[in-house]
Amino acid sequence: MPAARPGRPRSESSRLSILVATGELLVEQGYDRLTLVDIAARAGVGKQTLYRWWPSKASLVADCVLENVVRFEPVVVAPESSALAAIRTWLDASRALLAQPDQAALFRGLSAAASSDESARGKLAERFTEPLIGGIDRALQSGIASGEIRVDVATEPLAELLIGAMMFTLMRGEPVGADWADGILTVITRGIAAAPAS
Amino acid sequence: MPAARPGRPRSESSRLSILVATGELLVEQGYDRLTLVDIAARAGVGKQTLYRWWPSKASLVADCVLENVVRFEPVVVAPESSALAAIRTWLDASRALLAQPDQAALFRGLSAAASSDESARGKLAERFTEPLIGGIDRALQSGIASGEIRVDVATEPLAELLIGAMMFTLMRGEPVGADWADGILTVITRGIAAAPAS
Amino acid sequence: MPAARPGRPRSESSRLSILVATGELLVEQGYDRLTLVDIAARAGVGKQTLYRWWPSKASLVADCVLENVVRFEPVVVAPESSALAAIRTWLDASRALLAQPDQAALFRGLSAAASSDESARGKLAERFTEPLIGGIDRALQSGIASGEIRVDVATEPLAELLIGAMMFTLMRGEPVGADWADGILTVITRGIAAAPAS
Amino acid sequence: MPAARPGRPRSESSRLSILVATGELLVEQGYDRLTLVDIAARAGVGKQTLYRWWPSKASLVADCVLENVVRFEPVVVAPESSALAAIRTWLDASRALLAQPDQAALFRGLSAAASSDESARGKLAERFTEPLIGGIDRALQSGIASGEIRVDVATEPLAELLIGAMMFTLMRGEPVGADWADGILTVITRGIAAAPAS
DNA sequence: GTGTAATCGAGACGGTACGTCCAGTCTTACA
DNA sequence: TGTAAGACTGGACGTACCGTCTCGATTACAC
Repeated sequence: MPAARPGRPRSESSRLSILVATGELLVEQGYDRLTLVDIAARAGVGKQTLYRWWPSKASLVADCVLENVVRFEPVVVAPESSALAAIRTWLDASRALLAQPDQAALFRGLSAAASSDESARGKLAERFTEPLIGGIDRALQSGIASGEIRVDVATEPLAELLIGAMMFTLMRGEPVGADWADGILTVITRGIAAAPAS
Repeated sequence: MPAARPGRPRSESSRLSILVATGELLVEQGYDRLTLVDIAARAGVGKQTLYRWWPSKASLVADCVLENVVRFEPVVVAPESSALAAIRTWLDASRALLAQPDQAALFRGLSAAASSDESARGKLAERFTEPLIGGIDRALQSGIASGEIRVDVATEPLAELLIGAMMFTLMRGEPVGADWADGILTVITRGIAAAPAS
Repeated sequence: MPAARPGRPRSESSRLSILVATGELLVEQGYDRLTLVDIAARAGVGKQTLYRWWPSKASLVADCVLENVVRFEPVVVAPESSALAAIRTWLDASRALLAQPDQAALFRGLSAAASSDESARGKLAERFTEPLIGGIDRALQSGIASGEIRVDVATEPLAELLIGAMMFTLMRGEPVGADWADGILTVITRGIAAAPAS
Repeated sequence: MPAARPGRPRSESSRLSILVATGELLVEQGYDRLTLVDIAARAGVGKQTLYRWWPSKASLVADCVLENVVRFEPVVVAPESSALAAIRTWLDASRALLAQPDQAALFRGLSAAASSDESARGKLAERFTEPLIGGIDRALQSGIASGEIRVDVATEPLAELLIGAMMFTLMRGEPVGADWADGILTVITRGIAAAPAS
């Protein structure tokens, strides 16, 4: 039992309206034009309430994007019948996410927060990167077990390639077509060498 | 002949000291703590001189990193005998670059500038991404011609995977071992599928 | 009888500790640096308890200084044998009061409270200025009756001069010697004109 | 010669509009409700320009009231034919000043600034109190020389009484009639004792 | 005893102002 | 004209208080 602290309890409605306002302004103006004053004003909240619960803009943005606004659950490799199909599913879902301007803007904001703040980097790793790597790893293991995946494939480099491709695409900002996942998946699946190494 | 304009000519020494000061401060303090006043002070230069030649902080940082301070030339796929060796050379050079804290900091600054400024994004594309993609393309073509590379490999997805992996590694901030390039290259070369598709 | 209301009665100990804490902090930090949060903290009291009983900082300070902490009672013209001696007694007592740094600080706080708040001004008038003027008036009347004081002396200007001299001295902040009362009293008693007007 | 410093010189128009805005807002809202943000906004000036030249609100108010807005010059004892007439002139001028709500408000602001700030206290002393005491002293000396004033009258107590009476009247806030100066002057001139001490 | 009602300490709330910092522009004198 | 210096407007930052508002816990009196 959390042994109810004395004093007025934290307002859940304020917390929510702050996260919503942050998400809206992040989409409208981007990370660097985002102001805590604006967030507080739109959320109908005192500035101090922001600083009481979040140490920095980056931390607030990370919480906003990771916890409450974007839904990343689908972006996880599900243990499906085929490991390659699981990866393709994730690539398609990522493309669909990035194709929505709002979601892309939020993700870009998260990326900017992570690159300028240690705690945001930690949250990004904990709630996005690591689960994703875990999912990739499970998919690989099941694929290896079923004979679909080469036995000597390492998780780490594959994850770096996949997540990196997604982030690079996001950062480029240019829209990608439906064949984006195809191209990635083809390289990943078959490699580029003409003859398989013995 | 450039028809010498009237008035005092632009001071080359000021231009250089500005770029040097920008690079130093970028390494010391990171992109967001970098201020133009500090740059001007360290360069022994008036603030106006900055604004006369660069429209914004992001643009100055982009110029500094791309033109004058970091040497990116080795980070280009050279037309060597083997296309795969060329890619491995680039991967190793990238790892060596990121392993130097100063160079990594500069690159991170460039990345931050690009994500918040259109013109910096343009410079990054023009002077880094596009040449790199061009180099990869040339390497692939020569590899295809020599029978080393599968004939149906597309440049774009491969470039996204390679550059993405490099940027993701940079963003993670964790040091990578000498086997980083090995893992990447293995996946890229042979793919992950157990049996090559016919 | 006030027909005791239901509910928990007001805590006398809280009231006292608030007044004591206010006085201490007023002496230590001065009126403008005085904060209600600090008072509440030092008094071991909730902030609401302050606002329940006092409408404002100024009002609290006025009550603190006038009612409970400083003792102004001696600073009243006593009906002694000589009116001039009574005034001298008051002047000496005032000087002694102002010579104590704590008491001077409290009085300065009261003055600041009065100049920024209507109710504090009222309390100052009711509990300090008016009784003092009344005492001066009684002293004058008895002096006139005994032939000691000129019959046509008005109370009001004399009070303004005496209280004003005291407040001005307080505001100057410079310590005054034992002859301060002498100088004042000499002017007040004999005037400055060389020959008395007929 | 002050050896013109490099850089853009201080803007005289900003300085003036700041002082004017301060005076207006002081009259309209009083010292405690006066905000530096409001001053800057009304003066059409950046907040930093205030902080660049004045260390605090109190200092700005003191400068505003003493230097540029209220005219205190007439409130000085002029070396006239009669010392008593000079004092009466000053008393009347003071009454007239306090009778103007704007001027009274400014003076109250100055008083509040002085009571909460060391530097404002210094300015008040240097530019108001000391000149005034000097004027009173000169008047007394000339009166003594002409036989109008008793030879043993001290300047200090008289100045304390006069300035104190004025400040006390200001602080009381109640309007004073034309006979205010009469009452003060009568006490000051003839004293209150029935028979002059030998 | 058991309500009932006002108190208490605690502390979060919406706000306002603070004093600092920086961006980007401007105005000097000098080169 | 270019330059170093530095003042300018404007506005975000993070902090400090104000005065209000919940909480759970605590007293008293009335029943």
